[in-house]
Order: sequence, then structure tokens, then C-alpha cells
Amino acid sequence: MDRYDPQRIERAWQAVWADERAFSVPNPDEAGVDAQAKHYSLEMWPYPSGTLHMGHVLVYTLGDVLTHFRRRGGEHVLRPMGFDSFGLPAENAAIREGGHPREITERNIKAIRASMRRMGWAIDWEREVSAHQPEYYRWTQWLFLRLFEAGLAYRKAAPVKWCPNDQTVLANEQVKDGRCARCGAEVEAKNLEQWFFRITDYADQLLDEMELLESWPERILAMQRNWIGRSHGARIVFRVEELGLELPVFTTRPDTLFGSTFFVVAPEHPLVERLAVGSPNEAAIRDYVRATAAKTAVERLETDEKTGVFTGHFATNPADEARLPIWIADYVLADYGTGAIMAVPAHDERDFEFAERFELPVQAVVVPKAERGESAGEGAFVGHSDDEVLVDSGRFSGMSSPEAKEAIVAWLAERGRGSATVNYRLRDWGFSRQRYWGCPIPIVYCDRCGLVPVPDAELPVRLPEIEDYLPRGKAPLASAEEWVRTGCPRCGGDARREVETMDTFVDSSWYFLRYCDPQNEEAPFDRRLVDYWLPANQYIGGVDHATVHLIYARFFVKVLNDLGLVGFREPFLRLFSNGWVQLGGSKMSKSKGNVTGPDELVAAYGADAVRLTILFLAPADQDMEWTEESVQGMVRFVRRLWRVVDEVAERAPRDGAPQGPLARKAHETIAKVTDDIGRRFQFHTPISAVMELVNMLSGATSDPAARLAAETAVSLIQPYAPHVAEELWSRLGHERLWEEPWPRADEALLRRETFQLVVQVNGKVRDRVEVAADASEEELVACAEGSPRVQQHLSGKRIRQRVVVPRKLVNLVVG
RNA sequence: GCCGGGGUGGCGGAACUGGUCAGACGCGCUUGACUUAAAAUCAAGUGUCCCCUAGCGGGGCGUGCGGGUUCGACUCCCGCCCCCGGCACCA
Repeated sequence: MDRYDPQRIERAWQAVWADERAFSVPNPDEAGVDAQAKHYSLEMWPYPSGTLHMGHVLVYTLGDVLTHFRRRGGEHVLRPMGFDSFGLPAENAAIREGGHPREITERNIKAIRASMRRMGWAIDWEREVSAHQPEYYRWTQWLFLRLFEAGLAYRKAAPVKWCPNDQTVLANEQVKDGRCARCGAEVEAKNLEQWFFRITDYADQLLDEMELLESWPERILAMQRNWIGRSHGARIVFRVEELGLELPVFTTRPDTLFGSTFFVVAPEHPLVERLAVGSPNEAAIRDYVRATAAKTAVERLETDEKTGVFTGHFATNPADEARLPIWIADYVLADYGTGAIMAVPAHDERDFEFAERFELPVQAVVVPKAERGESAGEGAFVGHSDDEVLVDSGRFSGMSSPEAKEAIVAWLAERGRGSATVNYRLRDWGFSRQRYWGCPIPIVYCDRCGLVPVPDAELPVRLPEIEDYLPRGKAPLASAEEWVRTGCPRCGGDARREVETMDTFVDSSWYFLRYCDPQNEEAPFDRRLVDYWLPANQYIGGVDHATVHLIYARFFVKVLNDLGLVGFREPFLRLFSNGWVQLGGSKMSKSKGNVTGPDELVAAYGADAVRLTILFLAPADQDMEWTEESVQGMVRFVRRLWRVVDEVAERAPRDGAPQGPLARKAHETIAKVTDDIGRRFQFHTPISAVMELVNMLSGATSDPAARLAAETAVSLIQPYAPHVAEELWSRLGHERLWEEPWPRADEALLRRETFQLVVQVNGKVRDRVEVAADASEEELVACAEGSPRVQQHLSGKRIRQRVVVPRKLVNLVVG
């Protein structure tokens, strides 16, 4: 018997698969392929910002198991790969390593591709795409233009989050606790012209169309719901009589309208200037606004005491004409709701805190039914269910809180002073970046015509080669003077190109469509092909993209559907969110320097052992700790499999009748593995099941069913360890396991003639008796009561009840 | 605070719709075989406490805590505690 030599057999089989183009998947021809049999198995494409790490190994091995399983199940499986090669991750890698982003990126892609091939993943490499290739970003630009034409891409001056370290604008989702999510620098506020996608137009659809999804983890859906933050409430218009101004507010508690005792506007509110001019407090107001603007988001959050300044003006409450003092305070956010609030200190904790600090009146108008007429105790009383009623609220007094909400809004609406409305936390997606390494935005600025899109025929607008691409506070492309100067497509006059580039998340919002038709030179994709393959049946990737990529991609697909470019509303029907692979207790990452790459592990143990290990370590949706011991354990298993199968190949009977316990075990294993992968989406228990089968087989290599058991084990482990499985399959006298239909459990073999009847006394198992499968209830009871061990527990007691579960157990209740 | 997920041996975890003595499978550990020795490999053991006529013996207790439903609960219900994640001066 020769030794198990993973390096040799893995290289050999990888060569065979490459020669045979074993994993290339043709598109359906015009006639089409049975759409029922298609399966699109997609994993998030990697940033080529370094080399492959164990997190990638988990994601792509998971996808690989699924791909093999589906292929062998007879489905037509699309399993592509590409690289998210534009954007900050790649550019920062280039800066770190001191080279041109293109060179560094392409070098990284080459290395990652080689590692991926060495892992033996069944990828259709003929569909590979990379975001930075002109053949790809030409169509990113084309799609941008469609959104621009539809009014969904626009420019506006907006306060932006600015990272002083990366020298660029950050999207909301790239800011964490007031700091840059990438480098940790404190974020500053700036007012800049920016490009935005009107994703807020799709807020409701992003929420409501979650219904179209087949299976997404609840926590990802919850994160998206939180992120979008839809809240139902009312818009109520207050008036500043002396200035002739209207100041609308958004509130979720219109029932507390009569309890409003003051009014607050955000320091950045556009009407602050009007309120300041001529106010006795003018100087104080200006100081406050300036001081607030200078504060970072972190500082604003960290102040524990509320601050503010009185404007000297009053807002009139439309309900009771009460005149409420208008304050300016930074606890009110300019970019949520209307940037102004009616303050109800009795029923809102923040307003209460502010009222205490500045000694403003507190007027309770909602009380628990039980304490009707009583005023609430300390702090704000925030209850607003059916058990709370209104007091001191004019004609609405006595109504329950929910009733009053409706009634007050209706009453305001009749008078044109308010309406029911919905607010979102979600903001439009700012997608322009003052960075070099990204997709150029195909727009030119003409003095005469303004903002003009580059005609489709002139795409791609190529990213120019420049020497100094480092971010220095302005877009690096601005220094490419010759490139910037251009003619206006409309009037032919002098014009300048847009020098900002697109956020990398634009590239990744449609790559899964390009995979369907990667070489198309006429269009980003043929609608027939994307409609065939999509929505993707399964998407696999990390939680870190829950509120970013996964929302953007859903948004893009909805837009493309509305524009008639695709025939579906959601890109990914099922989502699997994998856990982190940790080393020494924290997530592996380059910045922490605790990366273990698969290359060294594969060199030491072989790809099959590494693949098995990463999936056996823990359930794939949980975080897991990588340890060297775990690979060694898996190598032991592969060697045992090797030895046992080799023994079977040499000496097991060829004409053995496949029956008996070993044959049954083989078929039970088929049923278990098939169900786990196919239905339960659980990937570690199938390995255990095959181990059990191999353990049983190892003591019975001359059993008449030994060949069946060995073939079954090899066949079932193939999606996990395709190389050693293929090698052993050929040693068992067969070929092309990767095309072998997935085994089916034989019902006849699974059926047992007898079964172990569990006999319980008072719910405790006291014996197990082998009985015929078709025994009647009476026979089961007789067997149960006949057991000597059961008799012991029955002695002297009376049987009060007999519970019989057919084919399972008998429970005798005594007392 | 609101929302979501989760608590099972020394460790990772299994037990799928309440029903086969909870703890499969693996890691680790212990003992033994092989070896001059070690590694590797193989074999046996491994929740916990107790009893005895010491056996291929018997019993109690055990799935975060406290209750409940049920013939029967890791699984269902109620109330707590703890851990992880998301959102958060969002009105």
C-alpha cells in the first residue's frame, strides 16, 4: 500500500480537471436549458488587497461543497469568480506596499488565483472578471448613466463625513462611532458637492420586498431593518408668527402635542440664520452654531449635559395656539426628520433632560389609565399603549394614546396643519470619492451646457495612468490635466472631466450580473442570460456587508428592474452568512498581523485536509478558532480513509450482497449527508456521518457490503475532499467521480425488519427490546411488560397508563 | 433603551417536527500495544456523584436560573440572569 501523498494526487487531479475544463459551465443556447435545473451558487468576490486568508477558505469551500453537491444532483450550476479590484482596499494595499495600484492589484490577483486553484475549488474560470478592467468598468459607467438619466444619480452640496487621514469623503456606513471604519481617524464635517444615488426612494421597497427572499438570516434582515429605520409618525407645522415662517416637525408621538412646552431646531437648520438676525441673543446664537460646527461627531456624542441657546422667538402650537420658546440645540439632528422638533419633556427623556437643564416647564398629557388625573413621577413617562389615556388635551382628553394619535393627525390634516408621514434613517448613498483607484464617473462639466453625460459610444472613460495617486485632499485625477481637459459632447466647446471616482460598492452592486455574460461587448449583459441565472439561488459571504453591499446590490437590482434591464426584483434568494475565522481570539486581519494563509497549510497538509478542517471546525455560521491540532486531526481521518479504502479495494469481496448492518449504515449515511447539505444547510455534521461510516467499515473490510460502504464514503466526501475522493474512486475501479450522480438512499435498505423498542417506566428508560417492525400496539405493550428489567421497576405497583408510540417506545405509568 | 442571535462535558460541537438511557463526531487528556526512546500508528477509557455480591452490575443527578404544560422537555410556555451582534440624542 502506498502512502497518502496529498501533494502528488492533488496536483494530478487538478491537472485533469483543467484539461477537461471540468467546471466550465456553458450558458443556455437560444432554445434554453430547463430553467428548473439551473442553480446559481455565488460567493462574495474578494478584494485583492493581499493574499487569501482562512476566511476566504471557509467561504469558498462552503460554496464548493454546494457546487459539487448540486452538480452531481443533476443541476446546471453556475459558479463563477472575480475580483473586487477597484477602491480603497486595493488602493490602500498599494500605498502600504509602495507601488502603483494597478501593479499591486494585478500581482495580488495572480497570487490569489493561484491559491484558489491550489485549493481545488470547482470554479468556472472562463467567467472571471475584475472591477478594474476597462472591459468591466465600461459597463459600470454605462449603468451609472442609466441611473443618471433616470434621475437616480445626482449631485448636491451636502455636509459630508470627511476622513482627514484617508483624505476622502466617507459614506455613512464607513463611519463607526464617529471614526473612519478603515483607519480609525476621527471623522470631520465638510460641506462638499457630492454624487448621490437616490436609494431613499427605494427605502420602502427594500423593506417590503424582503418578503420575496427565500431564506436570509434573521439577524441580517434585522440589521437592514435597523439601518433603513422606517418610523411612522406625523408631520406637524408650527408657525413663527412674527417672522412669517413655517417650521414643520416630525414626530412619532402626535398624541403628546398638547404637552409640548418648547421647540428646538438643529444648529445646522437652514432657518437658523433667519431666527438669529435681530434676536437679542444674536451673538450667543452665532457662537453656539460655530462651536457646534467645530465639534466632531465624537465630541457631540460625548457631552453628557445638554447644551442650547434661546433664540428669543416663539413657535405657535397648531393645537392650542400656545407660544413655545424656540431653542437651538445640538441634540436635535439636522439630517433627520425636518431638523426641528416639538419638545415634550413630560414624555420624552431627551426633552426632559433639556427642560431640567434650562428650567423649562413640563406638562404631562398622557397618563396610565389606573392613575388617571395623577401627574407622572420623576422623569419622562414614555408609555403610549391602549393602557394610557390623554389628559388636558382639549377635545382629545380621555382618548387612549393610539386613538389620539390618529384623531389628532386627522384633525390637523383638516386644517392643513399636519399629515401622517413616514421617516427613514436611511440616507442617500454618497458614492463619489476623491481617490484615484476607482471607476471614473463618465460626466463632463461644460461652462455652457453644465453637467453633460459622456455618450455611451465613448465609454469607457479610461482611468488615466498617473504617477502621484496619493490622496492629498483633492481628487488625484485633477492633476491629470490632459485627461481632464476635453470637449463637451453636446456643444463641442471646452469642458472638464469629473475627477472623482466611484465608490467600490458600485462595482460590486452588479458583478453577479456580469458573470452571466462576461465577454459581452455590446451590453453589460444579455437580459435573457441574467433572467435565466438570476436571482442567485445561494449567496455566501460575511456579515460585514450586511448593511452595505447587501443593501446596495438589492437597490441596484430593483432599479435595473424598474428600467427594464432585468426581469427580477431581488438578486439573492438565499443568503448564508458565515462566521469569522479567528486565530488567537480575534478576527484574522492583515492589520492585526495574525493571518494564517492557506498556502503554507496546503503545502504541509494538502488542500483536502484544509478544506475538511475549515468546515468541521464549527457550524459555518459561527465564529471559529483555527488551531493547528484541528488540521492534524483531519489528516488522521483522511489517512484512515485512505488505508481502509485501499484495504477494501484489495481484499473485499467483489460480488458481496450489499445488505446487513454495514449496508444499512451506508445508506443511512447517504440519507443524512444529503439532507444535511441539501435541506439543512449544515456542513459539519456530514463529515461526522462519513467518519462514523468509515469507523464501522474499518473493522469490517471483508464484509460483503464493504465495497458498497467504501464507495459510499468516498462518494459522499467528494464535495469536501475532491482530490483524495477522486483518487480512491479510481482505485475502487471507477472513474470521473465529479460527474457521478449523487448517491440515493435505498428505501428498502433503510427499512428495518425489527427496531429497538424503548421501554420507559414513568418516563425513564428502563430497557430496550428488539421487536418486529410491524408489531401491533398490544404486542409492543406485551414485550415491554415482559422485560425482566422493566418488571423490577413494576414490582408491587399498579400500571395506571400505557403510552404507546408506534415504532418508538412504550411508556408505562405506574403509581 | 429598541431590535436580532445565543447559553449543552476540559474544548469545538451533536441530538432535525417533544419520544432510542443527552453528549454523536472530532480535539485534548489517561492507560495499554509497538519502539532502546520519542514521534507516528493501533487498542481501550473519558459528564458527574453514589452503592455493591467489583460485573459485559445497579442507582441518583445533570443541557444558564426559577416555575409551568406533558405519560415524557436540551426541544413548548411564563418569569429572570448572562454573553454576542446591530441601531441609537433618529424625536
